[in-house]
Amino acid sequence: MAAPHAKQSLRVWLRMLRATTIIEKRIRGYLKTEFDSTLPRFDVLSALDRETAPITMSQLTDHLLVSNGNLTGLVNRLVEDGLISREIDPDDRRVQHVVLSPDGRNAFREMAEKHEALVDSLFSEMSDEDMATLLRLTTTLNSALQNGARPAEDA
Amino acid sequence: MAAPHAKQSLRVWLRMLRATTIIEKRIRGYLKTEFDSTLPRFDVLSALDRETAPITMSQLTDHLLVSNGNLTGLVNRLVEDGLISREIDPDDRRVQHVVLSPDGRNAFREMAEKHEALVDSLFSEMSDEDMATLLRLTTTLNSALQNGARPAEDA
DNA sequence: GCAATTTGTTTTAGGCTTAAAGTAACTTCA
DNA sequence: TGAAGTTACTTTAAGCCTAAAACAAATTGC
Repeated sequence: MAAPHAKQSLRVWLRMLRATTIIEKRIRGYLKTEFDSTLPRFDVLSALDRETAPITMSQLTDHLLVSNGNLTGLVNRLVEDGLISREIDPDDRRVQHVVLSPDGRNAFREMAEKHEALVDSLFSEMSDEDMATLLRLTTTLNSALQNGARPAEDA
Repeated sequence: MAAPHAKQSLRVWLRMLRATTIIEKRIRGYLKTEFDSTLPRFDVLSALDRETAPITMSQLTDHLLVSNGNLTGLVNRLVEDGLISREIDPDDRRVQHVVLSPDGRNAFREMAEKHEALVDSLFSEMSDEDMATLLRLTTTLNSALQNGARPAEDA
């Protein structure tokens, strides 16, 4: 008899979780030893690198899937280190515009290059075909998760 | 031209990371609202539920992939709540044996049932075939990650 | 026996994380 | 205008997380 769907889901989830946990730990360790930085900081810089113009704190929290309070602390530390700069919107003084500094952009580019190489090495034993399949399945899964009922969704 | 392997790895990794992040958030939210508990606590209970005999703190950290210092705090809180109990090994007084209490086992069983149903619902849009493929690929990935050079590995 | 080392666990310092409460600024609308 | 409501962000309290230092108990080598 085939496994019931629920048991199969649980097995898949635990395997996925373990793989991502291990990969995350490797990346965190690498960022720590090579750049004395952290993954959340890298994520913020990465989100800002993708933008051409300054974006607001709220836009950043939406993108990063973290709470706004959390982002405040992260941005504070990155501003202290001179990697990003913050500016109050003259038209709406509640709003902060955040942008990568030149130093921040350089730091990110350097980290991103090593990050990409590390990630690639972690997936090196997977065949091209397996990677294509994995991309397709994770894309499907993400769509399903995005379309499904979200925590705070109006009717 | 096909994507270079490194770019493909990055894409797959980001999709995997986003999916697991979303799923984890749903699970955390669920544990919080339904059981006023957390995912790390659930993980500890889950690891202990699988054991027939008490296990040591060190064995638990190995299983859970968390630091020993982190586990100390988690176990303290679970002991306070009466979900697990701790006992010093009479033969080696450095060693703590940890075991699920009857209350802890009941609490876990109840949480695990809902947890399984939630996880299954999150994967509900994936076909059986896709799930089988995903299981195979994540299993392969985990083996590769386990066999590859780990952070603290002797030559 | 006993000093040196190793091992199992806890403590500490600092960063990440959230939800909830708080603050300030803007908008609505009478 | 100005009270009520909304929005953008920060602060707070509490838990999670790690690496490194500290501690205590066991083992090893003389």
